[in-house]
Amino acid sequence: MRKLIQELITQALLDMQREGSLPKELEPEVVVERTRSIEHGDFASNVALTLAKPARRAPREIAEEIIDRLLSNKNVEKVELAGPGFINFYLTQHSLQSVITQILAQGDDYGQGYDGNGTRVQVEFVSANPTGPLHVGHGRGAAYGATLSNILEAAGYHVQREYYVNDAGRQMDILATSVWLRYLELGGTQVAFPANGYQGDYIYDVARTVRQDHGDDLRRSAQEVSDGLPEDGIGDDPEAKDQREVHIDALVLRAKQALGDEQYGVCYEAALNAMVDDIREDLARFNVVYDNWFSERELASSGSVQRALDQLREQSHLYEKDGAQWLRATEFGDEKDRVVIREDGRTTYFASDIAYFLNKVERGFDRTIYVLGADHHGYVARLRAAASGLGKDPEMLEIPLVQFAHLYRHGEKVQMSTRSGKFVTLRELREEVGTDAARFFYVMRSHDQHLDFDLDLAKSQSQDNPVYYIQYAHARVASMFRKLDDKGYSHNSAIGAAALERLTEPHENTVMRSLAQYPEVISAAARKRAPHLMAHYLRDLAQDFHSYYNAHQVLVDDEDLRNARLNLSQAVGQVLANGLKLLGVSAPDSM
RNA sequence: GCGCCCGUAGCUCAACUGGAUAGAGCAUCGGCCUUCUAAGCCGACGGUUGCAGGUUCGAGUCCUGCCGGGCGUGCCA
Repeated sequence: MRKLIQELITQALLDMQREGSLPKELEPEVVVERTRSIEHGDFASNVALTLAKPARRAPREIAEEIIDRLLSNKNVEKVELAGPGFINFYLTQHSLQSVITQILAQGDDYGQGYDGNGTRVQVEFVSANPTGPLHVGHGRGAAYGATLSNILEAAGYHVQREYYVNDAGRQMDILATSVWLRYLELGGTQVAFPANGYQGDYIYDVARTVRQDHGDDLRRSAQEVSDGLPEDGIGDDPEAKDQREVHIDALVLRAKQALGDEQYGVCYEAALNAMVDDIREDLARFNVVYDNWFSERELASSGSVQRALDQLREQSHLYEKDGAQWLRATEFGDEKDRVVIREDGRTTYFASDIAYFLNKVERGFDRTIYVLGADHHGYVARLRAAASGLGKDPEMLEIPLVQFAHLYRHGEKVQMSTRSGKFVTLRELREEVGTDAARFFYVMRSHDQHLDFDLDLAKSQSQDNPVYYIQYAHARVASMFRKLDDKGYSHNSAIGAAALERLTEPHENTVMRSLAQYPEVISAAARKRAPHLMAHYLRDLAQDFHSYYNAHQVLVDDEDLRNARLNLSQAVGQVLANGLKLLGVSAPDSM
């Protein structure tokens, strides 16, 4: 509809240019928007206002000429000139009603668009280190990334959802070593557990599986484990902090020596597999499913990192200083140059990031979206710099930053800290408030806003809870259809379709207008990477329906009117279900 | 210090990337169940969009400077 109006205006403008009342060289961009209020019609355009200056004429005068030249269209009831020069379009009643037929015909596909035009986009999100359970911070990234992916897909993009598994590097070694130490403990070997090791109980679980599969094979004496190691650090001062790092690194090295590659690998693989399986299961229960789990190790072993660095070196974007290799990131807008190869010859994490980006490009994506936590915003400039250095358009790399979510319980902020291990896991949150509420609450706010997550509200089964409010609207529709039999009626969709002109109540018009907006919401939410628009829209649609439901009886005696209203209600149920699906929220038939 | 993000009703947030009279929910107050689910509906109250300038037909939105908050600023991952 919007495009149709755009087309009408464009035609009128071309006419004016032909007649010479508008300069020919102008190439006006015709913007048509939904109006904020029905007083201004259904759609409005501000072309006359934007043309006023270049054409050096009064906006209202231009608008009037446009209106005179508009071809009539069966969907447009009337066109009005308003305010400083807006052109307002009012749709016909028939045009409003036709959306119902369209929705019922398209069903689950209603709202799907072609904006994406098959653009290949990859959305990478969560990608938490597989060193422990996901916590509520990851939850927001998961909800945002998954919903965004769904919406992009609905808007016609070709989407791949990817989880980047950091299965290499120091943290993984510390994890593997932690598992081994717990394994020893379970076997009766007493060794002091390092302050910087992974403390969680889940480490014992992994250790137990290692014992099951390998018995005492990995057992070593306490002396062999800890003799000659530097002291662990105790306390808060910076010195103790350094001591802890030195201690844990030495311990990892000791574990590797004592166990040898194969047995160390047993701990490593057991830990990795357990963590990744756990994360995968956790996310699946959160209705978050990935198309691909990408391994950092494979990236390294395939020589991609070297290749990426070679490519940068060829372009003279690397240089040596203090024995390390640096990327000239400042040449591409970063605030400082970045190390890619350390003095000791090992590549940095950033080097892997560069290789990973290159790998994505080579896989043929037109766009790569990295969903990151706001605390990672330092990466943005540096990844862009790397992209530029590789000769790629930094624009193809998008990094929406998801702000923190704070949990509130009984009006009090829930304190969390990773250090003490006292963080709320995603699993706990899910079990407390349910997947539906959690998914909805996470994307209810714009991703660049801090989110206050009210646990009590999310749990409450009341009018205050927007999730239930929307689901209730869907259940009401289903309930009406169940009631048909009791009343001796049945739904005849054909009769309803033929009688749509009976839908003329203001409440009905409001609902139909909302329904017609759904495809536009998908389009806008995709374009702006803003899933919260969908959450807001669904709430508004539910509200319009609840309001209608209270004002008018659907199951009336009049057969034509009854079926027309049933068609309308069915359409509402369909759109609610479609929208909730994108959010990863269920659409129950009864509550 | 420097960099990025944010500041809108008492609270939590919208506002279609520059459009018309800045909108919702919560909270507060008042109404509606003998009728399709009251997990609902209807109404009232609530604003100098942090402050000061600037850009233009038009600014919550853009530019500058302040004020306040968050995060970052490792040869960590």
